[in-house]
Amino acid sequence: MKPVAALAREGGDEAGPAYVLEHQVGHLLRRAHQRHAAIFQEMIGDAQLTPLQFAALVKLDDLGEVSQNELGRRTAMDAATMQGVIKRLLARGLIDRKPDAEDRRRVVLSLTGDGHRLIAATMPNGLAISDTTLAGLDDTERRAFLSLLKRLA
Amino acid sequence: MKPVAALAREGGDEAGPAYVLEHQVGHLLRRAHQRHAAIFQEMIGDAQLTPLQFAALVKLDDLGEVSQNELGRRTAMDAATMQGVIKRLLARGLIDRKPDAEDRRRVVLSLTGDGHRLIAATMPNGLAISDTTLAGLDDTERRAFLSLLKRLA
DNA sequence: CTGCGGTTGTTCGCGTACAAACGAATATGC
DNA sequence: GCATATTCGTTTGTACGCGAACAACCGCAG
Repeated sequence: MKPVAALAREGGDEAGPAYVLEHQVGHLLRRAHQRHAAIFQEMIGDAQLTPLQFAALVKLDDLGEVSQNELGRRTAMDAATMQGVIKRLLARGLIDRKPDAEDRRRVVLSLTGDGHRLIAATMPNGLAISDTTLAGLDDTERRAFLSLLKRLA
Repeated sequence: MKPVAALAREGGDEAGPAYVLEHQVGHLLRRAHQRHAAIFQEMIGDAQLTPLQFAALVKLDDLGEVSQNELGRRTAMDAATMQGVIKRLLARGLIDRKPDAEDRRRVVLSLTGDGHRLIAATMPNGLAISDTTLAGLDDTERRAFLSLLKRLA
């Protein structure tokens, strides 16, 4: 069996292209992520809601009250990225912000009624989106893929 | 065996969280892509070179001369995204731009000497980056993962 | 040869994504 | 008790990523 590195290079033997873009993990991850984003936008059922905003709402629904940085860690978002996401969710009245009593640096976030309602309404779509993204694979393949992907993430 | 959909929900039976962020393909793809980007930045050997810029240079090296839109299609980039990438590569003197003789809408792109040299110097790093990204998996797993990922991309 | 659909490149606006630097506040070491 | 380190939230700057709209241009049907 040829080593995996040879697959990345491909070509007759040693000549030919040394680096085939289409075989690189990074490129494939990027394209798969792009495709997922497109599916998300089409199926989430709220034109304004983005994947990151949805992730933040889901985690907030799950945790109840958290600080901004904590929410960022739970959703794998940079603190600077959080800024923008939080700002837009606040503007739509989906979340609340209040200072923490014990730690004056902190800001406590929580869902508003509208936030709860939106999450309840869109969560089934979230599951459908994951399903559609994996549409090309059967159950065994999905399991294998997700398991390997988790180890890379 | 439990259906895959149940994995996405998890929890005792039907109660519990209906949507577990950490099990969703989209979230995992995003995190894997993030990690790859970090590895790329650290290992590519040129602080200014980004994954998309590298991809554009590789394809240009491969194809010789192409129009801007054509290069975009080959690298899975939006025409609007191409704008920025091309602009930065031009500013660094890595590529050339000249009008097409036959079709006056088109602009023909090609590598400069500096572009060729940079690609030659960084291509080995590109392969090392792919290798490091897949570091957690053995050869069989890598093969399986890449094969499944291609079907999703 | 003319009109009309499609392509090419461009700009604008919005939303990620992260490094870097900052002031304010808390935690830790001594 | 006080200096040092760390954390929290914020801003700035750069780079993707795409929808939408646009002018210029090509090709083809009628």
